[in-house]
Amino acid sequence: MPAAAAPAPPAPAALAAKVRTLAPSMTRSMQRVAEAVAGDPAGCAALTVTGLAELTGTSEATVVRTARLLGYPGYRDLRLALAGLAAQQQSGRAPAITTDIAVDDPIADVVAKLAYDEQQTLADTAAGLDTVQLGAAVSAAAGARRIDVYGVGASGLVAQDLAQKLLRIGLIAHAHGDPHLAVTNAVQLRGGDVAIAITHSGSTGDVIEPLRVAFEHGATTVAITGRPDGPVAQYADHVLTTSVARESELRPAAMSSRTSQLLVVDCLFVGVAQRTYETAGPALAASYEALAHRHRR
Amino acid sequence: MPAAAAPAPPAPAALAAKVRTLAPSMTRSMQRVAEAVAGDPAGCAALTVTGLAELTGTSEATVVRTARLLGYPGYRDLRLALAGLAAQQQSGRAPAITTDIAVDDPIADVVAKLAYDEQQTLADTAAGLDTVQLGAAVSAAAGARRIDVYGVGASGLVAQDLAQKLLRIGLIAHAHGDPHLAVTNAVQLRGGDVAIAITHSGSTGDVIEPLRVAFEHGATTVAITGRPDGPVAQYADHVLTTSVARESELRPAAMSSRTSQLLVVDCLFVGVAQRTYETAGPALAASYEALAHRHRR
DNA sequence: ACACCGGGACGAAAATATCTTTCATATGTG
DNA sequence: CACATATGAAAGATATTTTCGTCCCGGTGT
Repeated sequence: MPAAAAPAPPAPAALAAKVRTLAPSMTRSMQRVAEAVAGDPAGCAALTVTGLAELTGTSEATVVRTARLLGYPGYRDLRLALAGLAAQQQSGRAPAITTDIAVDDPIADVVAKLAYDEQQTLADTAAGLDTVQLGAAVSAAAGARRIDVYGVGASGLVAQDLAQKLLRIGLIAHAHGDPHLAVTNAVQLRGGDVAIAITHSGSTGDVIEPLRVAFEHGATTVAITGRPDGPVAQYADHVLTTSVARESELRPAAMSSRTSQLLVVDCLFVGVAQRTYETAGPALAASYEALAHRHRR
Repeated sequence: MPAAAAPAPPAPAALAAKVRTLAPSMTRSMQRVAEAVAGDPAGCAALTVTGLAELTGTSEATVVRTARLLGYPGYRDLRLALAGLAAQQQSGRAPAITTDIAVDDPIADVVAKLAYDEQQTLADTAAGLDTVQLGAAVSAAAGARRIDVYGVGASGLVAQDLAQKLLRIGLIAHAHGDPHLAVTNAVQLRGGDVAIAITHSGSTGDVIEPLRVAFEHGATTVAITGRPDGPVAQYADHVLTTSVARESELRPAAMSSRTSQLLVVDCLFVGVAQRTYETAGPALAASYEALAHRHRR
C-alpha cells in the first residue's frame, strides 16, 4: 500500500448513485455528461473522450472534468470502470436457459442450454457421489490383477474410455461391448480381480449378466448406474450413482447420463492413478511421449 | 450487421481459455504477455501498453500483437475487456484458478476438483464456440447424403458417439477409427456428403489424411479441434474449436478435451435434430421404444 | 434603465500521454 | 549460409489532459 494521499478509492459500482449525489454540484454540461454515463455505461465505455463529448454536445475538457468530479483521475479510468460495470450488468442477466430445448431455438441458445445442462449434471453427480463407495472401488481397482468393464450402447463408449485410460497407466483393463464375449471373459475372473458394469438404467441385461458371473466367481464388482436400486446393484459390491437428468425429445437421456458417467469414471481413474502413482506417473508420461511422435510439427 | 468482415466477436469473458487455446500459436514473448494477462487481469487492466511491455520484458509492439491475436482490435480494447473481467471476478462470478489435483488429495477433493474443472471446460467451450461455423456445419450435416466421422484414441470414442447419435435420427453416419478404412471410405465421398474430423491436437495425421481426401473429393469438411490453426484446419470448410484446459500429470489433456469435444458434438447433434425434426423426432422415439424391450422390469 | 465588472462555465487548441505502425535487426532453422 | 520468422526501437497516429482565452451571467454603481 502506497498509503498517503488517497482519500477515497474510486467507486466500484454504485455509479448511478454517485451521479445523483453529485448532480447538484455539477454545471449544466457536466450534468449532461454524467447523465449519459449513468444511463448507458456500456455504450459510453465504447466511446473516446471526443466521442462522448460530441454525444453530449460538450467538449473534451468537460468530460474530463466530470470524470474527475466522479472521483477518477481522468476519463481513462472512468472508462475502465464503466467497462467493468457493463460486464457485470451483462453477466447479471441470466438468460432463460431453464427451459427445454425447442425445435426453433437458434443455435446459440442450443449451445447455451446444453452447456448449462451438462454443467448441472456434473454438479448433481458430484454432489450425489458416495465417496466411501468410490474410495472402495478405487482401492479394489488399484490392486486388481485384471479389470473388466462392461457397457453397451452409449455406456459402451464410457466403458471403453475407462479401459483406455486404465491401460495407459499400466493396468490390465478391458472393455467388453459384446455381451457374449463379456460373459466368456467374466468366467476367467477370480478374487482380486475387478469387474465394472456401466448402465444408466440399471437394468441392462447384457451388462448385468457378465457382472453376475464375475460376482459369482469372486471378483470385486462395481456398478456405475443411475438406478442404485436397480437389478444391477444385486451383484455389485460397490455402487456408484450417476445423476438422472430430465430428458426430452431433443435431448435423449443418453446425453446427460454419459456426462455423468464420464465424471464418475474420471474420478475412479484419477483415484487409481493416485494410488499407483509410482507406476502411473511414468506410464502416463511415456504414453504422452509416444503420441507426440505421431503429430507433425 | 456489418456483414462479412467480423470473423469472431471479441471474447466476453472466457479469456483464460482463449489464451490457452491460442498459446501454441504464439511466439515466446507473446506467450509471456498472454500469461500475464490471464494470470492477473485486474493488474494488467491498470497498466498501459508500455507498462505491460515492461512488466513482461517485451516491447509495446508485442503487446499489441498479442491483443490482436486474442481477437481485439488493439490493446485499448483488450484492456477494456480486462477491466470487465476483473470486475466480474471481484463480484462473485470468479472463475479464479483452482489448485491442481495432488497425489495425496482425499478422494472427495478429487471429485470436487474434477467436477469443477469439467464445468469450467464446458463454460469455456460454449463461450468460444463460433455459432456461425456451427450453424454451417449443422446445415451441411442435416442435408448430407452420408456423414463420415474420423477420430482415433480418445477422440475416436467421441467420433463413435456422434455417429451413434446421428444414426439414431435416421442419418447415414459412420465413425472410422482405422485410418486405412477411413481413407478407403473417404474416397467414396462427393459433394453433398460431410466428413468430420475430431482431433484435439489438430495435427493427428491419421485423422487429417481422410479429411484431406474427403475435402479433395468435394465433400463438406468439418474439423473439431483444440487447435483451430493446426494442420487439420487446412482441409476443413468449417472449424469448431474446443477449449484447451491446462493439463497436469494426474489430469491428462485427453480428459478435458473429451468433455469439450462431447459438448460440441452434442450441439451439432441437437442442431441437426432440429433441422430434421420431421424425421428425427419419430426416429428417436422409435429407438427409445426398441431399447426399452431390452430392459427387465 | 444602462454600462460596467467580477467570477465562473465552457470549449479550442496546445501539450502530453498513449497506442499503433513501420522497419531494421536479431534469432533460430534447415 | 540462406531463409523465414520474431522482436524491439523509433516514427507516426490517436487519445487524453492541460492551458488559456472567450463568453455568459448576475450584481453594482451611475
